[in-house]
This record gives sequence, C-alpha cells and structure tokens, in this order.
Amino acid sequence: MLSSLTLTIPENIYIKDPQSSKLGRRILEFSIILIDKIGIEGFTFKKLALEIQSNESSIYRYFENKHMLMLYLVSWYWGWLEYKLVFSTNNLTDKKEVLCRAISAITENPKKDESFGFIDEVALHQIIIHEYSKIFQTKDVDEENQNGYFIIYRRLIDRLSQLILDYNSDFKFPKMLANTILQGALKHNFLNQHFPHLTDNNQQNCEHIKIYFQTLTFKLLD
Amino acid sequence: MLSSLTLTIPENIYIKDPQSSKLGRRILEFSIILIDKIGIEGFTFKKLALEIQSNESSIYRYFENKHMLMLYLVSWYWGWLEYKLVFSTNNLTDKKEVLCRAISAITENPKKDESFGFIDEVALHQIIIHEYSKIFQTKDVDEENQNGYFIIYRRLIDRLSQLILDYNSDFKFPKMLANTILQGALKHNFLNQHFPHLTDNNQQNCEHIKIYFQTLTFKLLD
DNA sequence: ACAAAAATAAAAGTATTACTTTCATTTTCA
DNA sequence: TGAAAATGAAAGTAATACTTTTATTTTTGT
Repeated sequence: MLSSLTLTIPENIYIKDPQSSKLGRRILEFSIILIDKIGIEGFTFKKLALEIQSNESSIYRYFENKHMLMLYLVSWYWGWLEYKLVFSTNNLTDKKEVLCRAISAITENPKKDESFGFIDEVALHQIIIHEYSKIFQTKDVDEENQNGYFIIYRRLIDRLSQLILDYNSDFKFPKMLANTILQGALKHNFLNQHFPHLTDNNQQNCEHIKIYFQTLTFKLLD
Repeated sequence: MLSSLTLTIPENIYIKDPQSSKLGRRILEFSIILIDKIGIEGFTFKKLALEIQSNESSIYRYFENKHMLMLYLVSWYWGWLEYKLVFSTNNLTDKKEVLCRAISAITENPKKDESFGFIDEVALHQIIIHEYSKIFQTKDVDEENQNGYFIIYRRLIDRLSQLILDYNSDFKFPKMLANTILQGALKHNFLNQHFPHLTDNNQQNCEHIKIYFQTLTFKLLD
C-alpha cells in the first residue's frame, strides 16, 4: 500500500483538519486505540487528552464532540474500504472475478502490517465492528445525512452495487445486496467474537464470512 | 391474536416484574411511546415519570437503568416475533411453505390493530429498528450474554436456522442466514426510512424487503 | 374493618459528563 | 523578531444518572 496517500474526509465533519497538524494526528491515532480499549461509551475527550499529554479544550478545537470524531473515523474506514476495493479490482476484465475480489476486499479482516500512515487499521476495524451502528442510529440521522456526513458510505454502496449490476444487469436488488454484504460482514464479525454459538464457524479465523457472502452473492446472481 | 397471552421475559432483566402491577405496565406502555418519540439518548426515567404522573425513584424500583429497560423491550420484541413465527407456520407440512411463511412473519411490519395487550407494536418495531444494535454493542456484551439476557434472540435464531436446515439439510450456513434475515430486515427498514437512495425500493411500503429475503433464501437453498 | 406490610411519591443530594469560557503560554512563520 | 495562531491550564455550568431518606398511599391478611 502507498503510505503517502491521504484519505479525504468531508470538511464539515471537523472544525480543524486533524490530518493537518501533529496534535490532530495524535488525536486520531490515540482515539482509535483508546476507543478500541474502553468503548465509545467510556471514552471522553478528557481521558484522551490525558493519554496524549494534551488538553481537553485543545481536542474540542478539532472536533465538536466525540460523535463527530466517530463520524470522522467511520468515514475514514469506509474511504479505506473503497480504496481497497478499487485497488484490488483494478485492471481486471472478468466481471465475475472483479465482483469476487471486491467481496474479498470488503469481508477480509485487515492485517497488522498493512498500516496506512499513523492509523491502526486492526483497532479501527474493531471499533467499526463494535460501534458503527451507533453512528447513524440517532435521532439526528436525517439532518446529518443532509449535511453529507455519510457521503463516503453512499459512494461505496454505489460502487459495489454497480459491480453487481455489471455482473448481472437483471438483478432487482443491487443496492440491498451491497448493504447486506457491507453491513453483514461487520455484524458477522461481531457475532463471531461474542456469540459464536449464533454462527456456523468452526475455525478461529473469519474465512467463513467471506465464503458465506461470496456463495450468497453468486447463488443470487447466477 | 390472543390478547390474554403474556410473553415471559428472563427474570434477571428486571428488579420487579413490570407486568405484575399497574405502574409496571404503564412504564412499559409509555416508555415505548416516549422512546419512539425522542430516542433512547434523549429518554430519561425522569421524563418518563413526568409522562405517567409517577416518580423517578419508583421507576428505578422496576429497572436498574434505561439500558435494562431496553433489554426488556428488545426481549419482548424477539419473543413476539418468535410467537408470530410459530403461529404462522403451525400445522403446515410443506417445508418450503413453512420457511416462506416464517420469513414473511419476520420481515413483515406490524399493523396497528394487531395489538398485544398494552404494547404498541408499531412503536416498538420502530424502536427496535432504530436502537436494537445499541443494546448488545457495548463493552459488557460478554458479561450480559453470560447472564442470559439475550436468550430469546438465541432461541429465535435456533428456530429459524432449524427451519432452514429442514428445507435443505446440506446448507452450510443456516445460522448465518438466520441472522442475515432477522437483522437485515431491521437494517433495511432503517435504510428505507432514512436512506432511500441506498435501497432499491420504488414503492411506499416495505414489501420489497420480504421479497428480497425470500428470493435470497431460496436462491441460496435451492 | 383495621393494622401491618408493601408500594409509591416527593425532595434533596452526589458524582460524573460534556461541554464552555477565560486567560496564560508556547509555537509558527512572514 | 514580532504578530498571529495554536495549545494548555484551570475553573465554571447545566444536565444526567442515579441514590437516599422520609412521607404518604395502597394492598392485604385476618
């Protein structure tokens, strides 16, 4: 992966661009580690400030509140998935292979060493698995959607559903299937970690999630 | 529906059984209406007390906190779905029809008039659509799972995955498919309400969700 | 019908959270 | 080097999520 690449996040999500300063990057880097450790409920800007030897009020100069910080991290994650999807299907012509690899890119878990700058993707992936629903399941969804906070997710759905249509243009539910794969992969990771008896997994890894969604997709489309 | 039926909720979820007293039933009835109106984040026992002309401290004698109340409501919802599922497939012999109707029971939205006692199922369904993830996506999942708080959901998954296996005993992912249907139906309802451009729906109702999951299931299993 | 027990209500108190404000200090960079 | 911008320290505020105490009402057994 190209470590000099930067993902662009909608401007109105932050007050000051955290990728533009050292403190900002420390906020991103350590908020991921801290939220992964103690969960979004227990996480406060005060604790984060302590962790990075900075100050509560300084963090508030980057993000309005922890919800906006989470929105930033979630957008970053979707942007990163989009990048992985595009990168892994680039230059391929066979439509089945493209779709198959796209599903792999989405459902495979990040590895420790494929780090993208100062972001710990493994920890971020864990955060998304555990917290992503809370981000849009609020009373303010509609307003936040109007503000364009979820635009990267939308782009990802559009892209994946287009690959689905490229493969089978008669299929009636391309966007629903795209959502099923993207959100389902996260959900099944969660089940795998906390409710193993609610899954059909008998190995340690999450290979079965990839297989499941590939099987489902091609059974549906073929 | 039999209006004298009562759903049994695990005892350790509540301090005092809310179905056992008038105040308790008012707590359930109006918490559903209030949470639906203002969302779980804005909901407090103080506001609920005001609504039902009772007192904050009295509500705390029924539930330890609002999280436990939500756990109660979610359990009630899963229990109710289980009841609908069993009721709608009772006495049928054809396995395809059983599975098909089971999916209908799960993915069809409740109607105003099929009220079960003092519970407003339409409002409860809305709450579940908007809040159900928050209930188990916490740092305490594992502990709460140990306490048996999610037992009704487990029973529902077991039941649905058994119907899937009854129809096709070779299928390798019955539990994952059961989860996909149950949680996916809720998720797609949410998308339909707040992100219509992320769905493939061109009508007002949610028929397409049922059709989608039935198509998906039988394409996978046939 | 009545006393004891249980349930409920009212009010006040506490610790924490999620910020905001003000002002001082440090860093940046033109 | 000096002005502007960024950061830090500390104190303040309103709301939340409870807990506690005490008073009042309701229920229940006899």
